[in-house]
Amino acid sequence: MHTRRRYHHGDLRAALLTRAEETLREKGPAALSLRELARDLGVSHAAPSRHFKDKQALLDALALAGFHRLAQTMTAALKETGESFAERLRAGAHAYVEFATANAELLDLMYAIKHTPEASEELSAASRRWIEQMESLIIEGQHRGEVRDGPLESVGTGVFSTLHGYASLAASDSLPAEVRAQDLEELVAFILRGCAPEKTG
Amino acid sequence: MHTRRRYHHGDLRAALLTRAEETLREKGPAALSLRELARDLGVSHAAPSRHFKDKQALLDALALAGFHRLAQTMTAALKETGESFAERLRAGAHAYVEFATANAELLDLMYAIKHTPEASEELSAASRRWIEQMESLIIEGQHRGEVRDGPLESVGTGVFSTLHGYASLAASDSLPAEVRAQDLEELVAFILRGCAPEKTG
DNA sequence: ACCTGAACACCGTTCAAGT
DNA sequence: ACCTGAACACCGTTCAAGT
Repeated sequence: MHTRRRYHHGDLRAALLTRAEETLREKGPAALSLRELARDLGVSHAAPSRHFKDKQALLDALALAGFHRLAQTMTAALKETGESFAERLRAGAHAYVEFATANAELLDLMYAIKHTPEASEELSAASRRWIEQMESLIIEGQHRGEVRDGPLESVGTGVFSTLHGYASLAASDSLPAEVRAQDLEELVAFILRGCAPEKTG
Repeated sequence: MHTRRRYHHGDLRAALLTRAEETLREKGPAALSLRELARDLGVSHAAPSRHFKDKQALLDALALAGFHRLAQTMTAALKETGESFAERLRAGAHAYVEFATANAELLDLMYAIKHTPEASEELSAASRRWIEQMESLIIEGQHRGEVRDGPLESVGTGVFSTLHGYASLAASDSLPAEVRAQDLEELVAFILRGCAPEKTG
């Protein structure tokens, strides 16, 4: 008998998630079927139910993994940049838009409405994580005097609404061509003005 | 023989769309099935295929109708407000967020990635319509000296990214409670600063 | 523990045939 | 023109049974 390796498959749960994300990206969400996944992995059609009680449970897990990857990407991007608010905002914006366009179908899933109540809670907690990354950016910016003072919501809402709006419009290919053509500089400038400290003169 | 009324149903196409939107709103997109729709309307399960070649074709039509309604709502809202850019922006923002939260599942569908190529073209044209409504707001604002000059994209991108981001985060229930609690005034203020004319001093 | 195989109720899509 | 009824190939989910 072999030392490791479970019954038929090494780690079916992980394999299901990986394969699901591939077909999501390649053939879209409508083409995602548990039975086909099972076929692709060489297990019986009933095997997935050991690991995900539901098709929805698999979708929820996929979305959750997406949020975790997004948070990692953001952390990595922010680590490699300067200290000014403008630089850090630019890095964050770039990372988020990059992620959104490279994982358009997944982003759709991450912000879908149809999640299980329990998963919903986990998911909104996960979505809060990148919002919090943005929030700490803003707090830093306030300490540096580069962002107007006041309660976090007063400027934070604008910042992540703008980022998320641009990212999701870009992901769903809904931006006018002229806009898509330019880089993110205009958007960053817009946000910076929205964040600008009240003039102290 | 009765004067009007087609074979079994008055206007199956319209009835299918209406009923589809109801079940979309009440039971979510996963619960939407052509066969159940047909059952609900008392026709055979094959009848819908006369009017929509595909399930996707029905979804596309639903999304398109959504864009038309959104455009109407926006026009109506803008007609009933003042002339200053701030007022008009506020009215537009309110109308869009209202629509988004009242039609969350439909909004999801409108910005979904999975549309038929042909429908995709119609849909992105439809989505351009409300973007253009926002653009004309901005041009007006520029004429009034209330919005910074320059090419449309330089400030337009920021404006509708922010609106769409807030609306879709609100629709997917992804906004922190403190944010959701306040009204739109903070967001409008953020956008207004982003639009502010360069100071001429 | 992990998976199989059969069973059930449901799909979407197509196509001859009816009125 | 518009719809029906049967047929086909596919689903998701459940559950006894196997190793």
